[in-house]
Parts: sequence; structure tokens; C-alpha cells
Amino acid sequence: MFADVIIDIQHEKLDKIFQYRIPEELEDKLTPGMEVVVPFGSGNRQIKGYVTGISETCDYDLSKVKNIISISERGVEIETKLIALAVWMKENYGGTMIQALKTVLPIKQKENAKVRKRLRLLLDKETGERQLHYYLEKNQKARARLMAALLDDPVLEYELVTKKLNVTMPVIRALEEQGVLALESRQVFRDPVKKAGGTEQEITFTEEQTRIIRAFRKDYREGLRKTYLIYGVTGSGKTEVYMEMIRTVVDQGKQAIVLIPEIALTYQTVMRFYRKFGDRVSIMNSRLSAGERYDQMMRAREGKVDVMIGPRSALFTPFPDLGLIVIDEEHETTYKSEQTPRYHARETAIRRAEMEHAGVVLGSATPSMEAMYRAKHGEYILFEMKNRSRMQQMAEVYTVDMREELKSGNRSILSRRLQELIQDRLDKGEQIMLFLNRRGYSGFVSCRECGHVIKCPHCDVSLSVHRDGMMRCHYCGYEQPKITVCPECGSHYIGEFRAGTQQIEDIVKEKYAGARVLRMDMDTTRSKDSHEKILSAFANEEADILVGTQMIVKGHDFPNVTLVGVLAADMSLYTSDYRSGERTFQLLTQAAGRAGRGDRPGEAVIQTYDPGHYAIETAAAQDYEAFYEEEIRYRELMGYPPAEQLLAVLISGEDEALLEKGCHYLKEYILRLAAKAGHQGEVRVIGPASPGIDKIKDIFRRVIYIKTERYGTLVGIKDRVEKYIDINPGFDRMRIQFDFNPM
DNA sequence: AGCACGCCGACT
DNA sequence: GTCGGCGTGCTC
Repeated sequence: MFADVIIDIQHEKLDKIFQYRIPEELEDKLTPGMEVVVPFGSGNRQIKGYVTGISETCDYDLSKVKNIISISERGVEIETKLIALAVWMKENYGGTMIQALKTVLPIKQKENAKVRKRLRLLLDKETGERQLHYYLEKNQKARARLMAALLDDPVLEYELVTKKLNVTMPVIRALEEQGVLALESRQVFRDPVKKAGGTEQEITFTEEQTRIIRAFRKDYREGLRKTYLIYGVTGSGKTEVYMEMIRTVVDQGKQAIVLIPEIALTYQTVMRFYRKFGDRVSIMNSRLSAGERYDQMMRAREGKVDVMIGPRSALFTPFPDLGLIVIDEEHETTYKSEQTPRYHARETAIRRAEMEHAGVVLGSATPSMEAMYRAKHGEYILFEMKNRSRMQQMAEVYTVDMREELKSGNRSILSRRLQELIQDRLDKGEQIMLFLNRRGYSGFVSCRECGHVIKCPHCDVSLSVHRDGMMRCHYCGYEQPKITVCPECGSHYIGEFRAGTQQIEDIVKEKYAGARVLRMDMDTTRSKDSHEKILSAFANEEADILVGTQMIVKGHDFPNVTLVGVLAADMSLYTSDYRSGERTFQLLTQAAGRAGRGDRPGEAVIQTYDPGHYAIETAAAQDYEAFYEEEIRYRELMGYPPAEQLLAVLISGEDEALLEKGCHYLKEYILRLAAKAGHQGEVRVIGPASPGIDKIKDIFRRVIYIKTERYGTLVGIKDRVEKYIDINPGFDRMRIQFDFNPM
């Protein structure tokens, strides 16, 4: 018997599977996921490794295969479960086992994050110079190179030295022995959990909340672990329900994971959890360094924490006895990973829960089509919360047809209705949010004469102008000074096309002279804490109007906001993907939900050029059911998820001609597979098509779509394609990724 | 990552 | 001839 082992050394060249013989005495003990000790390299030094699979046969030269030394006992349980999850992810989302393991295990980052190695020069300038001459005389090129670099900068990052200077370890060792430099490894340890004050408040639950909590407890007590979908309108008190459910689980000595979209991970939310669970709560966010994150994971593993709150990656917290996974704002696209394995946290959470006998709770005010579809088909238990918990009323929503506005002579970006209401709120001293439904990038530059748009030379996207007079590419960071003459036709009529938040800010400031306006978009939130600074300034009523993009409508409570204006509501409808209706509905509903969170009733104005579109109509009526019915009919008709399953095969490469050729062959092959799989239901292959952006960082991109009813059929096709590209040498100059039900 | 091997200039 | 430095290739 042989075992597939992944070696615990952080290096690309070792990012593959090594096969080892399993000694007889270990044969019935060894299972995938176990940590083992194996001999490695010519010196047979002992290295930690992880077993990812066991097989009868061996693909490698048998005379070179070594034996596994032993099984490491510590922490086996938890890691085993996570590695089993990684195996599932690899199978269902594609990619390599290493990629899957890296997303699941905290181990790999350890070396990297905990020890950051640096070199420090120990000699003074003069002695250093002399030493440099000595090396040059002796023709010791590598040493001289390193010495010169150290004289320039006495402290160098280890990475920089090995990668850029091309200096190898023995050279560094030699200089260390000569007393020329010191090799430092700095330990990074910090406890990011701050002690929280305040005590738990007595909460009285609404009828709806009580009903859900009771139902959950009953199931839990009976040992039933299900997936629940809580469809609750904004302000219906979902968080309290989550916390009660978590309490139930924690009281039984189990642990819980709470997933929150990064952007909604606010001070408010976190404090509520602290108040309830004290320092048994741990928070993870993107600002923690890899080392801090590793630390948190270890605390969880050692049982020092009961509740882990964090974004998608927190799903892999190595809890010894997981009881519940909560996914708040379940519809958010951030739950889908953008890197291989392109897993969806919802599906993966359900899988993990199944494997570890835990429950899953999904919550949203606008459930994703997937989740609601599954709930309606009985896969999830559906709970509804239709009332706001503190007896607040839902906001009154108006739609304004901007075409009518134009006809009656109003050429402003703000409709008359909105203008009136803004004035009214300013008079009353209440706050207003203006939400521009558009990506927050500042305007691109185009020629008024010939229409030429200035694009990034490396990416298929337009450059955007920044305040410092530079034009930048948001994908690769390329920049060049702003131009004044069109490079195509020589015209001077070239400038920014601005329909962004900045323009709205200017208009509002001009129209309402006394009003204090804050703006929040990609430009104003570039620096580190600016995001929170702007929000807290607005929450403290330091401004009357907040103008912004998507990011202002997510998960923030501003009790004094009684008016929300949505400008260009239909912008998100015109993107060419099948989720645009869903996204538009979600955004509009969320935006409307921002109005009237305090005791005063709120109003929302939706400005659109397409008031008849069902996504806008149903959002204005705040009728999720109607939207769902309409949308699912469309998905069924067109064969889109969740009615059918979709696999996007992303092909990218530097050589455009080669890419075209590769796509052609790949499509031919997929068509053959599709024909063979035909008995499992119709398989349709579309493309190769443009993935929206044809080039990023000089790498060309194409996509082939495969649609069919059964998810399993797609997984089968993915497996075959992975093998096909492995065998055919032409594909090694291309990258192929799989994206199941892309977002 | 870390070890062995082989090449190459320098020194005895 | 031999020694030490340095780049390269391989690791089941």
C-alpha cells in the first residue's frame, strides 16, 4: 500500500504529491488527513507531511519510494476532518490538492508569518568596504554582491536577498560565520482581541424570534442537524436569533463559526457578540497579519475560544467540536472565492457541517436564488421574519421615471421629488444617504471628437483619472500622466467622463449650500481606516448627506437617516450576466432598508430609466416573493443556476494565437464529453467567449460555459478536462481554471 | 527548503 | 593536482 503525502515545506517546487510506502504495522491505522513523519531528500531528514490519499499502486519508480516513518499523534482529529473537506473541495471545485489544502489548513502560513527572516550587517561602513574589496579580489562574486547590498542598506529582507540578488543559503551562512552579518528571525505574536466592556442586556424576543429559536432548539436536542434559512427583513433582529442559537450550542460544550461579509464586520456587530460571549469570542478580519490569524486559529484549536467571527476564510477554523455555522448576509458575493479552489462558503459550510455533525444557519433579507430555491425544494428549513423587531415601519419607497423628468425639463441628476425631500430633511436636521448604483471608479478618459478611450496597455480596461493628475489602471497599477491631446486624432477635446460620486458630491454641495457632505467610494477609502472613519463620522452626525457607492448600503445602522436616494437604479441591470436582476433587487432592497432604522419612519426614492423592470418594480414594492417568482421563471427558461448548473472554464495565456487554438481544441474535447454524457441530460457548451475583460496584466483570457442539469455531470467533465490538459503538452503555456456556478 | 554534485578559478 | 566557492538540480 502507498500513501500520497504532501510535504510541509513552503516552496513551489515541493507543491506536489509524494508517494511513500506504508509499513505493515501502520497499514490499518493510516487514513487520509493524518499527519505523518517521512524521510525526505538525499539526507533523509525527517519532515512533517499530510496524507491526502491511499492507493494500491504506485506511479513512481518503485526503487526510489521510501517508507513512512510514523504517524504524528497530536491534533490528528481536527486536521483529519479539515483535510477530508479539502479533498471534497478539490473534487468539486477543481484545482490541485495543494491549493485545496492551503485554503483549509492554517499550517502552511505558519513558517511564513511567524518567522520573518532578515539579514543585518554587523560591520561598520569602513570594515564593510574593506571586506567588499577582499571579496572582489578573491573573485567571490556572490559574497561581494551581498556585501554591496548590505552596505547600501544594513538590514535586508531574506526574501529579497535570495530572490533578487540571487544569493543562496550557503553564502549567507558563510558570511554569518565570518561575523559579517546576523540572520534574524523576528517572532510576530500579538493578541488582537481587546477586552470588551458592558454587560449583556436583557432582551425580549418577538414572537417570530421565539418561534425560530424554539424550533432550532427542539431539532438540536433531538440530535437533528439541518440547514436553516432565515429570511428576515432588515431590522427584524436576525442577529439576536443567531446569538441564541449559538448560546444553545455553546452551552453543550460545542463551538460555533459566524461568517460575515468583511464589509459588514463592524464595531457594532462585534460588540454585540462580545457582550454575550465575552472573551470566548475571537474575531478575524483582513487586517490581521497571517501570523495573528494563525494565532487565532491555534487558540480555537486549543479550545480557548467558543465563537469565531470572520469572513469566508473563518469557515476553516479548526474547532475540536463544531456545533453550528452561521452565515449572515448569505446572498453576498464575497462568499464565493476568487481563487482556485473557487469554492462557495455556503456549499462548503454545509459540507463541513455534514461531516462534523453540525448545523448551518443562513440568514438574509434578500436570500440568494440558490438558497431560496433549495429551501422551497425542502433541502433547507425556511424561517421567515416579516416584521421589524422594534415596531419600526418599513420605509416608504417611491420610484421616479427619469425619462419623464427629462421630458418635463429637469436635466439634473436629482429628480424633483428627491430634491424636495432632501430639502425637507435638511430643514428637520435629519440625515440623507445618496447611493450611486455604479462601480465607484472615477471617470475614464475619452475623446469627445473621435470617441477614443484611453486604455491600459496591459489590461483591457480604461484608465481612470485620479486627483494627483495621474491616470491609473485598477487591475495592474500601471500609471501615466493625464493627457491633453487625443493620441488617435489629435483633438484637444479630451477629458474625463464623470458620472461618479464625486460629481454628485459637487452637485449636492452646490445646490444645498449649507449642507455638510461626505463622500465614500474607491477614491476616498483607499487609505487604511478611512472606511470606518467616514462611517463613524456620519454616524456621529458630523455630516448631513453621505454620498457613495455599494459600500454605503451594507450593514450599517444610522438611526437618524430618514431618506435614501438611489441614483441610476438600473445601472446594475445592464451588465451582461444572468445575476444582474438578482443583484439589482438586492441592492435596492438593502438601500431602502437603510431608511428609518430609528423611531422615525423613512422614505426611499429610486430613480430609474426602466421603472417597468421587474427587479425594480418588486424592489420598490419590497416584495421578495414576487421577485423570486419572476426571477426563477427566467432562470428556468434560460437554464441558469439554480435551475440548472453552470461551469465556466477560464483559459488564460500570454500568447493570444495559442490561446485561441487551445480554446478551439478544448471546446472540441468538451463537446465530445458532452455527447457522451448526454444520457444524463442535455449538456450545452457555449463559447469560447470573452469573460468581460479580455486582458489583464498582458495575459489574455477566454471562457467556455457548460450548462446542464446535474452538478455531478459537470464535476465529471471537469475531471476529464483536467486530465486532458495534463496529457496534452500544448496546454502547459496556458492556465485553466474552473468556476462552478460563477458569480 | 536543504542537500549533493559538478564546474571553475585560484592556490600549493 | 587539489581546494573552496558557486550555480543547478532533485527530492517520493
